[in-house]
Amino acid sequence: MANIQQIARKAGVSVATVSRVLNNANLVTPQTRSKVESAIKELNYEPSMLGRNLRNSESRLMLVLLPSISNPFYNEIINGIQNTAIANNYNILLCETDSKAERENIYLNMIKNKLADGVISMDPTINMEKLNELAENHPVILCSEYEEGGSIPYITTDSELAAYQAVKYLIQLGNEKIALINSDEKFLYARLRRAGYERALKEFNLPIRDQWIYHTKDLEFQDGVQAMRMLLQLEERPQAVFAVSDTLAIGALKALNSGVQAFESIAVVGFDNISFSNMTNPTLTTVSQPMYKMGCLAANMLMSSIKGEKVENIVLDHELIIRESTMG
Amino acid sequence: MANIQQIARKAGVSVATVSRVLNNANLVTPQTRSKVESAIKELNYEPSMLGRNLRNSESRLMLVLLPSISNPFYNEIINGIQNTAIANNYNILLCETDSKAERENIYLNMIKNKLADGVISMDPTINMEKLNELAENHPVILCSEYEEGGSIPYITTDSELAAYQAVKYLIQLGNEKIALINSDEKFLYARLRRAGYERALKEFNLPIRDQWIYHTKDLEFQDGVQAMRMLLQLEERPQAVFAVSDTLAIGALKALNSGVQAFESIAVVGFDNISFSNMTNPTLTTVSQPMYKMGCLAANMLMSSIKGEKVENIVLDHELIIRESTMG
DNA sequence: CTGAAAGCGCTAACAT
DNA sequence: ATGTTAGCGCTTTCAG
Repeated sequence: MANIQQIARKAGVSVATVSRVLNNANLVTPQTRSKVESAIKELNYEPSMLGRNLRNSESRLMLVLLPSISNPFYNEIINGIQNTAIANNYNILLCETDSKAERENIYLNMIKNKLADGVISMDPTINMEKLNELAENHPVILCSEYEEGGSIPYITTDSELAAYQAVKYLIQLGNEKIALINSDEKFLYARLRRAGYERALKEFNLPIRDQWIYHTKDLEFQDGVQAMRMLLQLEERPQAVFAVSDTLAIGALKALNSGVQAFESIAVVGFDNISFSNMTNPTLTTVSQPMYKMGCLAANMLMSSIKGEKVENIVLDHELIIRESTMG
Repeated sequence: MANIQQIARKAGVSVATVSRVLNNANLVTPQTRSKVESAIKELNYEPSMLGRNLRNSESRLMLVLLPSISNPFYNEIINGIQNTAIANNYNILLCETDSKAERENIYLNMIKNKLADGVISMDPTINMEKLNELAENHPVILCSEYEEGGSIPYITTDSELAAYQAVKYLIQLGNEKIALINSDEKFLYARLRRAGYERALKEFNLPIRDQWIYHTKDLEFQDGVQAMRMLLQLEERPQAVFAVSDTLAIGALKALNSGVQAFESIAVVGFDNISFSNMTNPTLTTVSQPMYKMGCLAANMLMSSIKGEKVENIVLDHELIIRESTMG
């Protein structure tokens, strides 16, 4: 592998000039430029990012933290981040924390170690104390999950409103007994979606029953299956279910399909509009967030932050996608 | 941000000693070590990977190329790669090519630029010519998709055999008219799975009908839906379907569910055992590959290759997982 | 417009 | 056991 010195020697110029050509500085004569360019071609030279990065003290890498890569909710967001990053000469380091503090530490250290220039966290389980500390000296953006009243810039959607609208839709369909399949309420989004659920019920003077609110351990399909099974065993069965994620909702559909059959149909609404939600039987009514856009904007926010600019929080719009699971 | 010099000064030692402490060289007295360690703590020092990487001329990053992050087939493989990488002080740069040559180039350049130490490619659409050229001077491993008779080390499973066994199973269930939903046969796995399909049919003297072999454009759910719709429109309908991926098979199930109803049931077998395959209605019979293990081993192969060791190809075992979609 | 030279932060001979 | 020093490959002042 040739280095910049060898190019300089071959082209009969100084390394500074080679560097200028490499970086498209416009203060190089066309002649010198072409001399350098042919030397580069001849020696098959590729500039080393290692040297450049040290010199510029940047890695042009952004860390993207998420709890699990297998949650399809994150796919489109990641796409958005990645495309935006690449367009700006950045790359992303996708990191799964598995919701483990140990992993999280490794990754956050990569920022301190200058292996990455900043971080976009989509991990609701992240230790906010540590993240806040990191954010004092390094660029950090929260995407989707955020901290109420915190100081780290975030981009998100209005979970409370979306949940409110979803449940209101179920009510307007004629349902009065509406269950909530929620995840752990240690997560902000879970608290917000519950709040939206309750707001809708209250508005229509419907009872909020503890037994209709089920908390799952995780966000896997299987958790949704289990939740629905429990709800079906109640003496007073709900007529409709709002699940705070599509994976849970799809699990609920599964339990409805296989566990019981041919009785009063139970409407189901999910949240996220993952691609599989359109492949289930019945297809799933769900809340869609502009995930790709969210990813793009999150990346932009991070790059601004890296440049030292101040960035504002963003709240994006959502949309209720009506499909078969609420069609009776 | 403190650097190694400041630590050295603060601790009253040389930078070399600090470096030794950092790298756990055991030729440092406990006393000096603790002096250094307290200086590190006091100044809140974190060693810069930028300097270390340049010095060691390594990035400790491995590139992982895949066509699309939203294909759930890759999830467990990536998990395996990532866990193995982290355990060995590596990190992974997950790169989606979107099957675009332009993207591919950017990523392969990252290797030449020393931004990554090697690459694991899982992208069937990759330009093998370029990859081979890269492999002459850089560590490259193929995972899942490989090149027959090529010189790049690979890890994979026996697609032909797996397909043969899956189709044989359908035959033994009493099916005689068996369709194949294949992807583009420019991909090796597609050719191999077709070969296995044909071998099984031939062995049982069953006809191979062109109209029962459908080629999809992509591997999305929607391609499977479309394929199944076509097959259902045939005068002579197949009794069973083997799809070369779960996403296609799930699309096929969808078409069976919604398009037609209450007639002779059509058995469906998929390939990959993605997590959704257990959530469909009916659940999907499919071929399971040890994806996590494949990822771990691929990472190990790459690390060996980076060390300059010779690595052998690996062919892992698969397994047919029987579920409801073939239960009549 | 181009070159000389310093230096980014670190590791590893080599010397003591 | 510890220190001195060169240098990884690059960019960027500063001179000319």
